[in-house]
Amino acid sequence: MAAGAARSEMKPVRPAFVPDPSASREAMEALQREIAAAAAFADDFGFDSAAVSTTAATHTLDSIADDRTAAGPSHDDPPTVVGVDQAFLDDRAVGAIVALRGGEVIERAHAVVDLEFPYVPGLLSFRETGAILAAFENLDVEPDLAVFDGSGRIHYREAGLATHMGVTLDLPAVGVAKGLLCGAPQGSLDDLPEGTRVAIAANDSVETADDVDTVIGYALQTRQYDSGNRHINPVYVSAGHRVGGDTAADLVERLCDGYKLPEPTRLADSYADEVKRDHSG
DNA sequence: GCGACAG
DNA sequence: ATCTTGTCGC
Repeated sequence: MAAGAARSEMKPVRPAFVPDPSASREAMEALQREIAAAAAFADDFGFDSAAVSTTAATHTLDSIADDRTAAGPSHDDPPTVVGVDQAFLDDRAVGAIVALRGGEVIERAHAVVDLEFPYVPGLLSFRETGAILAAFENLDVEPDLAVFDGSGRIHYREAGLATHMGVTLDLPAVGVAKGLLCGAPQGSLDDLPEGTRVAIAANDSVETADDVDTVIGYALQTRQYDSGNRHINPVYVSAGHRVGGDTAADLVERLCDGYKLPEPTRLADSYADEVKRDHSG
């Protein structure tokens, strides 16, 4: 390796799971079943979820003293969380990633690739993954967690975008969607108070679920008006990979900073627009 | 047959 | 997702 070039470009750990937009629909669905089988819908990450936040950690005098006397490695660095989002221009897709550590943006990476597949509900990853994986290859930092714009386990074959990407990169991942793809909310979603979460159970449209009672995600009311006529809709949070459903909701809640969407997602969103503008002329 | 359907 | 001004209500 060249001196001074210590890049850690993130590449697929499971190349066989990289979506092939030219595959048949049957092959795509078969791949999704494999991915769901390989996915871990339980916590398996090496950071403290309580250290995830939108603001820089406040160091107490005690913790500073602890740091100085601790024998082991310092755990000062908050987890690195990346927000991933997409935008489109003509027949090209923009993949945008913003990396945050303790509320600070530490890196941004993007890629622009030609679109090869249309939007088909349930097959979103076959449309958007090319740009996302290309953007990850341009990312230097090693993320601890990725927040994707779309579903994870809330999917017909429990293999939504967040799950597909998480498994392919073997990266802890959660999905945050603005709409519900499938599943049955276990309660009313109308005008919920801020902080409320309603479980989304599998239903007949979730082909891979054994029980119809399996919780595949949550409707999470990340923000709500205190009063008035209008109200805000919840977001739909689900496990992507190596994160359990309730932990996914906890993490998303911690990552929201007064807005409906988590901060990494909002920043990736505006970064994608920025890239899009630069590629328009 | 009809409706539903992440981005 | 995207095309887009003003507008209603926090």
